[in-house]
Amino acid sequence: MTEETKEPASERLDFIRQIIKDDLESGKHKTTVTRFPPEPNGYLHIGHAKAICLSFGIAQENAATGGRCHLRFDDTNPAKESDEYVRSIQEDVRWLGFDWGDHLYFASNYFERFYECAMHLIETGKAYVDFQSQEQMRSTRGTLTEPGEASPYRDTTSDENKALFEKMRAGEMKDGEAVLRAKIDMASQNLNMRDPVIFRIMHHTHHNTGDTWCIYPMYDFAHPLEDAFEEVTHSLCTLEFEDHRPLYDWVVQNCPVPAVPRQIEFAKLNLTYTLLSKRNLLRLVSEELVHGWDDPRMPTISGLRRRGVPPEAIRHLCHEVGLTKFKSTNDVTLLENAARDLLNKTSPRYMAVLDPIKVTITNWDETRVDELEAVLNPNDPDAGSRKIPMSRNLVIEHEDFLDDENPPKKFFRLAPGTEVRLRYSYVLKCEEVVRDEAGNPIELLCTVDHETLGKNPEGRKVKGVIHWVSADHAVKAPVRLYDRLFVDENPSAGEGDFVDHLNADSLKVIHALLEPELAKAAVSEARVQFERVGYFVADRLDSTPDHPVYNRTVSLRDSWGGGK
RNA sequence: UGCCCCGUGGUGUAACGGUAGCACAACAGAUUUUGAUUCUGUUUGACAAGGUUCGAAUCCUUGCGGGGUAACCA
Repeated sequence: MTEETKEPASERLDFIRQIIKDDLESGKHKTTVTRFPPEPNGYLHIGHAKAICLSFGIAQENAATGGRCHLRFDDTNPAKESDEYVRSIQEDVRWLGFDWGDHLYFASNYFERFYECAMHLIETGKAYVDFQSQEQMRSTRGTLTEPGEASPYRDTTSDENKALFEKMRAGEMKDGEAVLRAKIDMASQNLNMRDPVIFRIMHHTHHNTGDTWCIYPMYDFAHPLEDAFEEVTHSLCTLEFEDHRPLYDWVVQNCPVPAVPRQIEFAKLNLTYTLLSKRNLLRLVSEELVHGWDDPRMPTISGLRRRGVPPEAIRHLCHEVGLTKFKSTNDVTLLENAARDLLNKTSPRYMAVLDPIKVTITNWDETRVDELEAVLNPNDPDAGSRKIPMSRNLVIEHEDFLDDENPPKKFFRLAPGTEVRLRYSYVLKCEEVVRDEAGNPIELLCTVDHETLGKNPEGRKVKGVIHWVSADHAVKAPVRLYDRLFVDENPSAGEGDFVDHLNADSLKVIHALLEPELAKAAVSEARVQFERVGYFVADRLDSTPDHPVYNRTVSLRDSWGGGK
């Protein structure tokens, strides 16, 4: 799908791609098989996008040798998982631009095989049924500096263990009554190796297998087996699993599996002003601090989508941030910039006035309406143009008018007595300010220089350009102005609750006046630029050309300090 | 406190023992019917101390700093 451009051969590889390259060159593997293994217990967010771009990206890069990436749902804990999440995850991965072909898997489809592997461990004396309570197990696990003590059930014979494990499966025991533990080393300096639990009893309906099982495998047992069953070659995960790798390898070595996958860890994505933990995102949704998982303020894939961020921009960001084992925090402006960059190249431009003030052109005939020609995208000649109606009655942006007879030198917009260019139209001069009783300007009486359409005025320079809409033709539409959800760079730092760091102004709904063509363009997910304001997207659920609703994706860069 | 991982400008990320480069940010200028875009330029960096070496960001040692780790979560 990506057309391979002639890279200057020295395209540098990140440490994971280097390992893969070495494995291919040494003949250890003929191709590479990766996987993206989400638990269906929440929506995907931009942090997952990094993992998706990595694992699916590697598969694409190795397509010539049959490289592939599996989408596998790691659904081993029925208490937290649901089909809603299974559905949304698939939609999000596809939207991001990736394809798993026939390789869609569920851990729950391996339940019988997990059971067989557990039986194998029991038969080889490497697993036992433990009846200690959770508290007892915790207290006998030892501490960071002291070894643990053996369970009194550690030396049960393998025949007895087999019978007990069968009883567990048969539903003859209650939740928590017993667990199956791997028999490894209670004195290991790696606490994960101190006889970890590998199966627990949970009488809970599973979204996929219903009530056929009442015992479920733990991640540390299931995950390496899933990878091995699918003959994954490189199992890429985040740093917090580093300490689990010895256990991962132990499981692979001690169970009958067809392949030996290798786990490699990398640092997950962090962004300033952004929360990226499923638990906290779930809280935002369930406490209704936002309007659902796809609220455009959410860092979820579906939220970013609704916000108008193109998938290409997300992929670009994931490439930009690099891949290391260093736990870093990237600036959100990187994401905003990735969106701006792409949108600048692709978005048609229109005019909309968000906060209008009335302008009457006193030297323009009451009945005269001109159709002005305006290009849709100055960066894309093929985009064509649109027509904009111009009449005697206009609106301009309130902040483009400065109520001061002597505006500062660097102010290029409209003020009493000054001139400004109406974009795609004439040069406008403010002749008089009409005020309400409190003295606030409510209308500007202006004139245009009829000689200035498409050309500069003679003998003077007009530096400023402002956007405008014909009041007689404008379409009123709700526009949602989104801003960062949090005011703190690191919302989860410190003692307090992250909720205390929410930005009270993260959403402002206003009613803007759109040029007619902008209303017509408001089909679901159409991405446009409001000239001089920002990039917007027609809301994918709420917008139609008859009832336009626009969401602000990101504002334009504004290097003028004197603005708002 | 044990074990594991990580330390390169403001933020990230390269250089696989040989001139510390790139992106973003910041700043300055040019162009501009978007104060956008585009273009040009500038500023800013090796956690510390030892060692190996003709030569160390890179290899070794120690220290310092940050993170992870003691669910029947993933």
